[in-house]
Amino acid sequence: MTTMRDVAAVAGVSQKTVSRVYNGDPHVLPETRERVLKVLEELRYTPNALATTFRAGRAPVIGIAVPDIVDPFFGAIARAVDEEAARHDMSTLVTSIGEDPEREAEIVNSLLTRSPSGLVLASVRPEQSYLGVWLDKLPVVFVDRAPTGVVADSFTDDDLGGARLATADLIGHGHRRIAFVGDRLSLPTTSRRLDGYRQALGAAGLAFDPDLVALGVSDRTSARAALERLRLVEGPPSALFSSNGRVTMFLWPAVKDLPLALCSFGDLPMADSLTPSLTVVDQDPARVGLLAARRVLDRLAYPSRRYKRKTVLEVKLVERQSCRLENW
Amino acid sequence: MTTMRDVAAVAGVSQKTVSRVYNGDPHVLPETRERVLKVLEELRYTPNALATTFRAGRAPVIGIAVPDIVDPFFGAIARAVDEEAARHDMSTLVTSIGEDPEREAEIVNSLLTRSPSGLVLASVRPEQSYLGVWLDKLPVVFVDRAPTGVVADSFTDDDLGGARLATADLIGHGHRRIAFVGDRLSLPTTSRRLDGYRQALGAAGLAFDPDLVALGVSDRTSARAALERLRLVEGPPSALFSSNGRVTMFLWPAVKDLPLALCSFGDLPMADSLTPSLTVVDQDPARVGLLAARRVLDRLAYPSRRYKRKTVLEVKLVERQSCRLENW
DNA sequence: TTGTAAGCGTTATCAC
DNA sequence: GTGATAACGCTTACAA
Repeated sequence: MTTMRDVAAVAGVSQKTVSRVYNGDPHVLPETRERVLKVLEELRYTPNALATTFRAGRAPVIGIAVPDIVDPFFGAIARAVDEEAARHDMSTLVTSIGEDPEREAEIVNSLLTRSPSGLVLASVRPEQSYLGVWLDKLPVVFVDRAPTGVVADSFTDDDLGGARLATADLIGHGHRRIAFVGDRLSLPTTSRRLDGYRQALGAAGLAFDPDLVALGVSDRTSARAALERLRLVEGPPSALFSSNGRVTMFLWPAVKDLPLALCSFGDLPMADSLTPSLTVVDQDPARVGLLAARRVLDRLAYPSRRYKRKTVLEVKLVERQSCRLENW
Repeated sequence: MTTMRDVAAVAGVSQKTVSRVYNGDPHVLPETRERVLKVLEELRYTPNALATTFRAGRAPVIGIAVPDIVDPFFGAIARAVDEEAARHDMSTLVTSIGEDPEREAEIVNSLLTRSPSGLVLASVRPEQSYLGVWLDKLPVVFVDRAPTGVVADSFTDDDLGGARLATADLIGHGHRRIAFVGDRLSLPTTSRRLDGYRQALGAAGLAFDPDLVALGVSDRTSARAALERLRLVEGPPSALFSSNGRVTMFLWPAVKDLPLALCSFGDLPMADSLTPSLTVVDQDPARVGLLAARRVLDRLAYPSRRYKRKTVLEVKLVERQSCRLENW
């Protein structure tokens, strides 16, 4: 690789002058610039990004840590961050945390070790105090799930409102016994969606029945078990509210042939082409990712500016067939 | 941040000794080591990864470039690479190329600029000579699609065999007019799958009819258009062979209600829970990613060893309902 | 306008 | 066994 030194030697100027020319510093005589540019060209100079990064103290990179990059929801967030980052000559360091809260700190810390310029995080932990001092060193933006125990920017969906919408819709279709199916209440999304569900029940004058709350769904097996338990409840549910797309995916194979209405918080890749087609609360992960990336970039560009910490994005109900199975 | 200098000053040794201790160099007196270790601890020394990286000349990072990280197929590859990389204290720089061949060179080059230690690439171009000199500088491993115009490692699926399997299966279910639906023949996967399809037809004594080849499917609209054209062909198809999962996703909404058998090369997230359930040629993207990552790491660890360039992974047919609609 | 010198934090060389 | 010293390639003072 040719360095600035090499160019300087050939052009008969100092290394610094090459640096000036390359970086567009105006304090260079046109003729000098001309000469240096020519040599730059001839020698196919490419800056050593590692050196620049070292000097700058941070990499032109945005770190992304999400539970699972294979989940299209998080994939869409990652992709949007990547696209916005690319527009600013940045790359993205992506990593999947998995669902084990214990491992998150280690994984994210190892990401932070690489000195990214910013971090976009969808945490699987109930709180994120492990981030500690990092929060002062680089912009950290939470997506999908707001932080607990630390202060940082977040872009989340309206879990409360969305859950109310979905539940109210099922109620509107005549359901009176509606189950809530979810994964872990330690996730803010799940707990807030449960709150929204309860609010909608209350608003309709329906009692909240703890027996109709099924948690711990993390795969098809647990989904099936949850369903079986629910069906044995006295006054079994005629409808399900699934708290996220992942849960819905696990639930679907078992639910689709049952006379159970279903509404999912979170879209699925082929939701509209399932049989029956799936009614969902539609989120916009690409938008979340875009906004998060922009916030990171804004904070880098204007470190002293003040920003709104919590941004909650509207969600909308996309009504399809699965909420209408009123033939229990 | 405390540096080796700081530690050296406190411990009363030279910086180099601190380096030796930290890196486990045996040529240090036990007592010196003891003292340094203590200070290392007290000052909570953490190495500046940027400096190490700069010194090393390459980042402890594996670059991943795929058409679209949101596609679960490529997401699974990326995740597997990430997991294997993490086991070796490496991170992954992930980027989505998109479907435009023109942009690939720029995007991948910008990734390479960051000096990753290796690159895992699923190219959207018909040839990859733009990689040029990079191929001598870091291990580049192609996934899903073998390289053209350059020599590099690749881990691909058995496109030919899989397409034969799928086509033969449809033939076995009595279909005689089988259409091939795909995206771009410039992709080696698509062209080889077309070859396999033709081979299976030939083996069964069926004529190849160019009218039954529908290409250019890149979204739902083009999928619908392709379908409509196919249905107008003289002697219309009673079955479709879809050349990849993405094409199948676009095709599905229009196909599912038609009396058309369908077999897809490539699994979909809920293939078994669609109605009808989808017969697929099952690939194993996680395995592809794992093998690719390992190859990168192997080449880094043993630069002079020789490796098998092309690895073709077996695929298997997962027969479900969609291939059995014999009621045209 | 241009150049010199120093420094980022680490590792490699080579004396001692 | 240990420690000066240099080097990686770039940018930031500061001089000239």
